[in-house]
Amino acid sequence: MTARSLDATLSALADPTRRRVVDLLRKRPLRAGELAARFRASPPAMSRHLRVLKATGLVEERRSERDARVRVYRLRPEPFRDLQAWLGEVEAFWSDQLAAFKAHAERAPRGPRR
Amino acid sequence: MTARSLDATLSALADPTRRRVVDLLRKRPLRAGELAARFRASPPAMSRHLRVLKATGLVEERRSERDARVRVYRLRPEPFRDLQAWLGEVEAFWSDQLAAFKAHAERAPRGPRR
DNA sequence: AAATTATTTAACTTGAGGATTAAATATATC
DNA sequence: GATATATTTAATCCTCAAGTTAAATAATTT
Repeated sequence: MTARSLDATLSALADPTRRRVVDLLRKRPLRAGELAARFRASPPAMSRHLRVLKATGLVEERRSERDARVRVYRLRPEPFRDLQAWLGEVEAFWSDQLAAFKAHAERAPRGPRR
Repeated sequence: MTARSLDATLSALADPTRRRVVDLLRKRPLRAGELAARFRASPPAMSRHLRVLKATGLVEERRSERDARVRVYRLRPEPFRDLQAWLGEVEAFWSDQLAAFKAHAERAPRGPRR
C-alpha cells in the first residue's frame, strides 16, 4: 500500500503549486477552499492538484464533521518516507565512493609523489 | 551554486529513465553510450536525458582522457542533499504533529474517559 | 423548498516534455 | 586524408499535464 511508485510521488512533487500545498499542510490540515485562496489558483485547478496528491498518497482527504461540504486535507507520511529511503540508497554511493578513494589512497605508496 | 531549484531536481527525477540512470551511476561513472545501451534508448534520447540531469547538477560530464569522443557521466551530491533537506523540513511536520498530539493528551483529564 | 456555499467534474485549449530520424560535430583509426 | 565511431543538435510529431469556464453535486442556511 505504501508502494505508490516513486514515479508518481516525484512527479506530484515536481509541480511547484503542489509543493507549496505540501509546505502549507506541514503546519496544519487545511480545507480545499483555503488552499485555493492562498495562492491564486482557481478552485477547479486546486481540486485537480489535490486529486493528484491524494492519488499518490501524499495527502488524505476527510469531510469536516461540522460541515460536510468542506473537505479537509492533511499530509500522509508514507510516500515521503519512501522517497527518503530511495535517497538514502543513492547517498550510499558517496560513502562508497569515499571508501574507494580511501582504498586507493592506501594502496598508493607513501612518501612524496613523483 | 548548489541552489538549483528543487523544481528542476524533482522533475528531472520524476522521469523513470532518468531515475534508472541515476541508479546505474550509483555504482560507477558510465559513458553516454553505455547508458544508452543498457535500456534501449536511442542515443539522441539518452543524450537529452543526460542534458537534463546535467542542467540540474545531478550529474556531471567529463571527457575521457584516452578518447575525447566519449563523455563520462557521474553523480553529483548537491541536488540530492537539497532534496533531502526539504524532506527533512517536511518530516518535521510529523514530529510536530506528534508533539501536538501529546500536548493534547496531557491537556485531557486523567482517569477513564467518558 | 429556495437560495447560497464548497467543491468537484466535464469539455476544451494550450504548452511542454519525450521519442524519432536525419544531419552535424568532433575525434580517432587506417 | 578518408572512413569510422561517439555523441549531440535539429526538426518534427505526439502525448499528456495544467489551466479555464461552465455545469453538476451535495450540503447548509434561511
